[in-house]
Amino acid sequence: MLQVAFIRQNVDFVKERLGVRNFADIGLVDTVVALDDQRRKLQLESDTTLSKINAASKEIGVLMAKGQKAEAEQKKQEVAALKATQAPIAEQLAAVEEQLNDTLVRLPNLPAAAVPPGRTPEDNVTIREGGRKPVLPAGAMAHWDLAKKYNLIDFELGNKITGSGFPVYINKGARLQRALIQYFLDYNTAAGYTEYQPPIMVNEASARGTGQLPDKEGQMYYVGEDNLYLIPTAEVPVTNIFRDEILKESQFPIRMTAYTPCFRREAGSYGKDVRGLNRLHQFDKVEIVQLVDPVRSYDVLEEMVLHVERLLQSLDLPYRILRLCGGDMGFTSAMTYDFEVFSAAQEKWLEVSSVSNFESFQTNRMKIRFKDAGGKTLLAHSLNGSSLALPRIVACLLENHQQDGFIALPQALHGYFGADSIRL
RNA sequence: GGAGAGAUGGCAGAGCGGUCGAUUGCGGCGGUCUUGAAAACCGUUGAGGGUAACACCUCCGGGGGUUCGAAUCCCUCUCUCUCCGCCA
Repeated sequence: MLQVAFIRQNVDFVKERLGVRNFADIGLVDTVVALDDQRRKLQLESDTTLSKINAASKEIGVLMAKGQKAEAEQKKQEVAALKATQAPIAEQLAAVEEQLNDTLVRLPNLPAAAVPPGRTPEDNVTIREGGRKPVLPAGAMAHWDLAKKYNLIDFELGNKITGSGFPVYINKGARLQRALIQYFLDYNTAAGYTEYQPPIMVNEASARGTGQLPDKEGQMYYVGEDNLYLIPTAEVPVTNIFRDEILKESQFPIRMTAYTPCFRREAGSYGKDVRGLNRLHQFDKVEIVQLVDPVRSYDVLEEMVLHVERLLQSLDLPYRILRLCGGDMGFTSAMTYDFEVFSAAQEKWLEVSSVSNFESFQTNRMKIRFKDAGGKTLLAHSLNGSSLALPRIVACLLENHQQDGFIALPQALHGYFGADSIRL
């Protein structure tokens, strides 16, 4: 969440930036300032009274020690009176603090200066494209038909076992999943990311830390019995590794990668976009996360973009990189690049990675800080990206590399999958 | 799941009703000494709110209570450890 002190000092700027993402409730900014004014006033009142209570209590101790009982009793009366005035102030203060916090968490992150204005995905800006679109053989199929033809993925079986959006991978389909996960992890660790295998359920504090709560409450699977959430992305457990920690500057940059299954309820999704692997309730993803010095975070963002781009290039898939417009960015992001690969048989672009700088939006919630050279405690910046999400990569690998009677996997995967193609 | 013990500053570990935000050791930082380093010695070293800066307030796992006063007593939740049970 945004820092109150920053909002107070930059009210107009904050409103202007929120406008870039077409945030509807800009009035919340004034609410925050008003609530914080109240908070300060009540805090001061409360502190002053508490100070008097503390002083009097100490005197009572001294008087008791001297055996001056009557005087001590007198003081007790005073304290009782002070406490009577303190109680309602404390109550109001707690209420105002809660309101302030509830308001703060409803404010999304401020888009960075380079974020293009706009409302819809059409307003996103294409930064560059790469790879080449293949010429498909006659009778080319969409990936769901290929998956059936080569017996790679059984969607109906998933329906039976669990429900729609939970596919079952079989034979070479399963092997391809495993190969991709291993390839992606190796690629990331070779670039200096430390591999983690985190829990795939998190508690409420972790879900709040990265901003899934309260913004995306209904999008996570929730296990009520134990009050835990199935993670929608490894970003949640991995970023929370450093929650409530004060780092040393020398620890930067902290680079982490993790493979996890991801669970998303996708409430409200429907239509042909959910066909095949396009949108699932459970899918596999390898994530990269960085915690960095604020002055470096935008350089790091570009590094991460290049990192993901090279990975896509190695898979020999046509891709494009978009800078998201204000209206299409996620709640917690200050700047996001989306990577899309071209699904040749469906003839459309599918998002396979999203790389974002959250600046201090997440770290402020998680209290991930560091000491700078001057000994000052500052918030770190957090970034993350998919490197990569599997299902749509698989969809494009199958579609784009299909040949007459077989599917030729790119060279990069041979060491992981085996050099043989997928064939009948 | 049952029984018991525990949770204190980066770490270890005192404190068990009154100048305790907290003894001490280690670690960190600064200094003296040294050609330099080590050792030794001296000093310093939690976080948040608040202030121009002080003052002042809050925090000893989370929440609640008792008391003029709680790290210290009581209740509750979470977690850790030991024993028993169960078990991939």
